Formats: sequence, structure tokens, C-alpha cells
Amino acid sequence: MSSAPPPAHPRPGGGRTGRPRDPAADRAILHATRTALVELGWGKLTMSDVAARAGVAKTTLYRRWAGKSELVVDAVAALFDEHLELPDRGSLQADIEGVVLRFAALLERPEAKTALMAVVAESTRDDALRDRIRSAIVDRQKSLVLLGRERAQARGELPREDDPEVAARTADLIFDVIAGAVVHRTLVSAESVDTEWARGFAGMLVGGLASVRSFP
Amino acid sequence: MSSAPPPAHPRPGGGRTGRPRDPAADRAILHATRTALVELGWGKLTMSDVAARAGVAKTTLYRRWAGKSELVVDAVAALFDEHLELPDRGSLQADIEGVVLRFAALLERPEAKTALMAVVAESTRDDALRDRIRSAIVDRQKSLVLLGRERAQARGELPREDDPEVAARTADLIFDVIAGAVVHRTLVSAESVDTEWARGFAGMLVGGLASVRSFP
DNA sequence: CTCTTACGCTACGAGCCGTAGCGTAACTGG
DNA sequence: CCAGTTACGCTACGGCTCGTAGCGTAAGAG
Repeated sequence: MSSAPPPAHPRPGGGRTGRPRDPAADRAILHATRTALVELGWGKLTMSDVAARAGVAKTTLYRRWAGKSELVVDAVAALFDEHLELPDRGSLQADIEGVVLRFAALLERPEAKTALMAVVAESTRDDALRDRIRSAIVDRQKSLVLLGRERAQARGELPREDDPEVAARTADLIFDVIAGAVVHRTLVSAESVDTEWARGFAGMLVGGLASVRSFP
Repeated sequence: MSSAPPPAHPRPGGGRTGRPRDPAADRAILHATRTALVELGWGKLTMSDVAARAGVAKTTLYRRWAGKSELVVDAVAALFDEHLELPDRGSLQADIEGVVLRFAALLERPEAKTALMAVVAESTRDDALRDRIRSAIVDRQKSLVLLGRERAQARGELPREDDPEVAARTADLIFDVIAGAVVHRTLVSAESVDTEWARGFAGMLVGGLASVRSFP
């Protein structure tokens, strides 16, 4: 929950003795990581380079993060913390359009573009990394879906669900559809998500939700 | 179009003189690449290792492919050629369910799982690689969407489009929604695409298409 | 038989990885 | 003020991969 990046190797003893870690170093390292991602991309980013950019010894990097993947996850997670929210635009359709455009704007950033898919790819063989991505990035996105549904229910645009399990499954489905479509459009099809696309997508999704409601 | 992997450095002169390349080596290399992907994953796969597995000198690898990314794209593209098709199940909804399940089965394979996202990530900074992915993988998937629409139009489930530009935009949208949702569900949410999910997704998509049709 | 290209092999400089060892700095509790 | 504990910077290291060069040989075309 704290937006401060959690150290990979948390403080051993519960006691808080000894020299404390320099918080400025964390900030410098994460900033240097994003800069390096922009300039070099995931593939050519190296721990040595990040350390040099941050004005920090390489050993300090390894004391806080287990490796490149963990470091990059924390670096891009900070972007999501800053730029991802759900503005209330008055209708479900407009809310979806809004969040789609914001998410797309995030993915257009070269840091996020090159890093997100790479760490996800890495996470297919690393459960700890998958958990880190989930808690640092994915869960925060998913909460926007839940918030959007709640607003739509308050407006009467969507029915209140009775079965919590069905509700959860539906929310997961919507989340995968929204996030998946935006990511695929941006990174695989490599075309921009403009207002026109967002409107068409949101219209289709709202229509689909309405039809599912009428055919249970 | 030819399912044979195109060499990265095509034959220089139009003339076909000199010793011809060994086609068996291509097959051995691509097979070794898939095996290495299964055992090591993208991150730990090395050109040296692939060469050793294929019983081929490392230099031969570099004579045919510019690097790891290009090699892996060709290796997984072969999987798509073999296992991706659109069975005619009699209705638009059933067709979508079918292609979703097939695509998901492909993504469950460890070779594809670890490789696809990685090469897409790499392609964000490499236009040539992006084109290679597009022609070897993405365009073939997209053609299934066009085929599915044609069948649905023949059945009368979807209207024939007048404006070809609108038709193309809609097809692109559908493609990003389908492929994106399946990829996101499988790789990011890391949950399996079973028949139940496929039914729910296809139902929502068909409903959305219907609603778009009625509100132009 | 010559020309051309592919192949295997060896060797190489370069770069990064991740860790160990050391001396020093900062903060805590007695 | 002083020991105990932890963080930091620095240096150095073995191990690995990269991508290329150079050589001798193999397999086709004319």
C-alpha cells in the first residue's frame, strides 16, 4: 500500500538498529531506472548502468533488489501510482472511455511500453515476480474496474449482483477485456488509442454488458 | 506465406550458385529453439545453447538469424501455423468460443507463453522485428477474424458492411479485443481460459456487436 | 576444374553478472 | 562516550554470453 518501494530483502530483525537506508537512494535509483528504460529499452538496460546513473554503488542495488526484473517492476509501478485514476464522467460509457485513454497514455510512454511486457514475460517462469507485479500493478488497475462498476450501479446503469462469485467472475472478465484490448492495440497492433477508438470500444463493451444482463 | 522460415540474410545475388543451405539445419535449429524455450525460458535462452542443441556451429546461427529475437519469432510462428485455425461451429458465438479456446491452448504452451510477450516487448524498440512479428504471427491471427465475420455475414448474423474503411476499423477492434483479452487472461491474470470463460467472453462480445449494429 | 557459397571449428575482446572483502559512515541502546 | 549493528562505496574477481574473424573444408553451378 505504501507507495515507497518495498525492499527485496526486508529488514531482518524486527529491531530497527544500525544505519538506516538512504531514502533518497531509492528515489534516485528508480528514477535512473526509468531514464535508462527510455534511453536503452529493457533489453539493453543493465544493473551497472542504472547504478552509475543513480550515483550509487552496484552492490547497493543488489542489496535492495534481487535483479533487473524486480527493480523495473517497482520503477514502473510508481508510474501507475501517479497517473492512473478513474475520473467520474457521469456515465458508464464515459468512465470506460476515460480510463481507457488514461491507461493508453501510460502505455505510450516508452518506459512503460518496453518494460511492462518484458516483466510479464519474465514472470511466466517466476512466481515471486508474478506476485510482485500483481500487487504493485495489476491489483491497482483491477480496483478501478470495481470502482467503475459501483458507480454504474449507483447510477442504475448496472444491476446489483446477488451472487458475489458471479460478480467477481464478471469483474475479472471485464478487467481482462479492457486491459487486454488496450495493451494489444498499443503494443501488438502498434496503433494509437485515440478518442475515436476508445468510443468504439466502450460502446461495444457497454452493449455487451447490457446483453449479458438481459440473457443470464 | 511459405511456412519455411525465411533467412534473416537472404541470398545475395539472384544467382543460385554455391553450396545450398541445409534445410535440415533450419528444422533442427527451430526445434532446438522451442525445446530450449521450454526448458530455460526466454531469459536464460542463449544462442550458444541453441546451437549446441541443434548440433550446429554458433556461426551458422548468426548466418541465418540476426539475433535471439528473430530466431524465436520464427520458432513460435511455426506453432501458430500448425495449431491455429477457425473451425466452423455453426454460429458466430460458437466460432468465437472455438478460436478463443484454440488460441488459449497455444498460449498455455510454455514455449509460446514465455516467448511471445518477450519478443513483443523487444519489438517496441525494433521496427524490423515488429514487422517480422506482424507478418509471421499477427496477420495470420487477424485473418481468422475476417474469416469469422464472413461466415457470420453468410449466416445472416452480421450485416454486410457498406463502408470498407469502417469495416476494417471494426475488424481491428474485434481482433484487439479477442486476442488482447485471451493474452491478458492467460499471461497477466495468469488464470486458465476454460470453456466457461470462453462462453462468457463470447457472449459479451456478440452482445456488443449486436448493440453496435443497432446504434450506428 | 574453377567459382561461389555454406559449414564447422577455434579464438578472441568486450561486456555484464552477481558476489566477496574491506574500510568507513550512520544510527541505537547501554 | 562506546560497543553493536547495519548501510554504503569501492575494488576485484570468476564465469558467462555476445558477436565476429579467420581458416580449412564441403557441396553445389557452370
